[in-house]
Amino acid sequence: MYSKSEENYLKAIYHLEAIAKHGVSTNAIAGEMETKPSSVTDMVKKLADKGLVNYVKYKGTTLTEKGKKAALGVVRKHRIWEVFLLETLDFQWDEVHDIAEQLEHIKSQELINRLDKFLDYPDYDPHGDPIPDKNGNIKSAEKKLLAELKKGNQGQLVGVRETSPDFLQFLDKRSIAIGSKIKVLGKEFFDGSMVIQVQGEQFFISKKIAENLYIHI
Amino acid sequence: MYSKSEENYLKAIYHLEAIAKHGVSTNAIAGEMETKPSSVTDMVKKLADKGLVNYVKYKGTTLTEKGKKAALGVVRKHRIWEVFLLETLDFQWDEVHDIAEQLEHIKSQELINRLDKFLDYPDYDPHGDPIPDKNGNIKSAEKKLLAELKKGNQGQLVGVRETSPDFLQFLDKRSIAIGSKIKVLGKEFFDGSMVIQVQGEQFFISKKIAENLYIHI
DNA sequence: ATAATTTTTTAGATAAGACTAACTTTTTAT
DNA sequence: ATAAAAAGTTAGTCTTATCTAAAAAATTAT
Ligand SMILES: [Mn+2]
Ligand SMILES: [Mn+2]
Ligand SMILES: [Mn+2]
Ligand SMILES: [Mn+2]
Repeated sequence: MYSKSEENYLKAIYHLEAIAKHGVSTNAIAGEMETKPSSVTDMVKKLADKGLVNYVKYKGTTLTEKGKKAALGVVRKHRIWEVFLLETLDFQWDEVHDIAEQLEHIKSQELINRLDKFLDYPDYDPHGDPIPDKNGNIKSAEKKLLAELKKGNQGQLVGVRETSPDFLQFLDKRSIAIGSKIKVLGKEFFDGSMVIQVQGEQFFISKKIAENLYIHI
Repeated sequence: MYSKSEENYLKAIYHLEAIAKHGVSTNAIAGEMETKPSSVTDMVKKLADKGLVNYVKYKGTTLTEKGKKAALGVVRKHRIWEVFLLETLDFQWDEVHDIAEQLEHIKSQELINRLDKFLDYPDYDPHGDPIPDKNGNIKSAEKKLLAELKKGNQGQLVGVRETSPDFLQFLDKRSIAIGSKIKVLGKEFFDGSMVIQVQGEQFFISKKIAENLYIHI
């Protein structure tokens, strides 16, 4: 249906739309895709020709319904493959992303639906991100960034924003995982750093760390 | 490491080498790859530059040790994925080839080794073809084409040469599967057609069918 | 041994996707 | 309001992998 490159762009735009208020900027897409802005301009024009995005020169890009559906299809594949790699093949949660990045482009609806069934229809991927169903429906649980919590608040880790091996291994070293109960023991107003308690142990974490952990209260 | 296209060429040359006595012809590769001979000439030159094939203008192409190792790596991936699709996801043996054709290009040694382990190190794929191990070692069982057998001979079906859905479904309809005991009840000298017995039932089959079934006596 | 046929290669063109450099538009700073 | 900076686009180039048409080499037939 769509090329690997087109799919990666659609996915990038989908992710960026969640944070951008208006259209997604060309530079933002270039950053996400690790390409040059000129390459992005070429591609969004092509995607616009195919009816996948609305692109207004100098203004920005948004997904059309068709584009969003296509993006959700790729996201679904990516996350289901991540579950497979972790659950079935015993990969670590910091190893699954790069391989899923390739597997998400395999062309076969039947394959992904059977995999979904084999895994017993998982709702979330190993990083706590929700898996869209066949029709693109996605359940978005209410969650907050740990950085938004105040001293004394507590909740459960339900997701991570960053999925880089460096960050995930940082968490592994401290036995912080999806499902962990986290309590904010202290918060520094100056730099947003925190002292948190996880399973009896206390850790000092920077604001940057706290901004990449999703908590359900 | 190598591009998808390069991998497909290497695999095609590997398969053709098994039947060709000398070098593999440009036209043969074009036929296997469903491309034009001019495209093949370009590619084999590129593969020769990379030390993957020996290419002599107008004479033919053969894999180098390096090329053979690379080809065996792709074949290993293809066949392991086929086993996974059949065993784990319950696909039919005529459905697995096309999907494995894509999956064989996923770049990750770790992935294929873990999949191999998960499947408990299968020796053969669903079509009876042997799966090379990590080091490219392949156990080639002695087998004959059914077409080579004489009246009265019998043996077990251990593989199929063709893997097209049409052919595999033809076998399914007659309940002929890997492992079936087949006896040659009669053979026509004129056209090589046969009457065979499989699990009590008798079938008339053309020479073309008999030439695509591998038998172990 | 020549001629005809087939196979293979070369030359030149095209499409996708990426890049650099130059130019234009928009945004920010003064 | 104007100038400077940043963001975005255009034009032209490159690589990979294809193709068609024409030319060359090898094979087969006479
Ligand atoms: Mn990807
Ligand atoms: Mn994930
Ligand atoms: Mn392939
Ligand atoms: Mn097979």
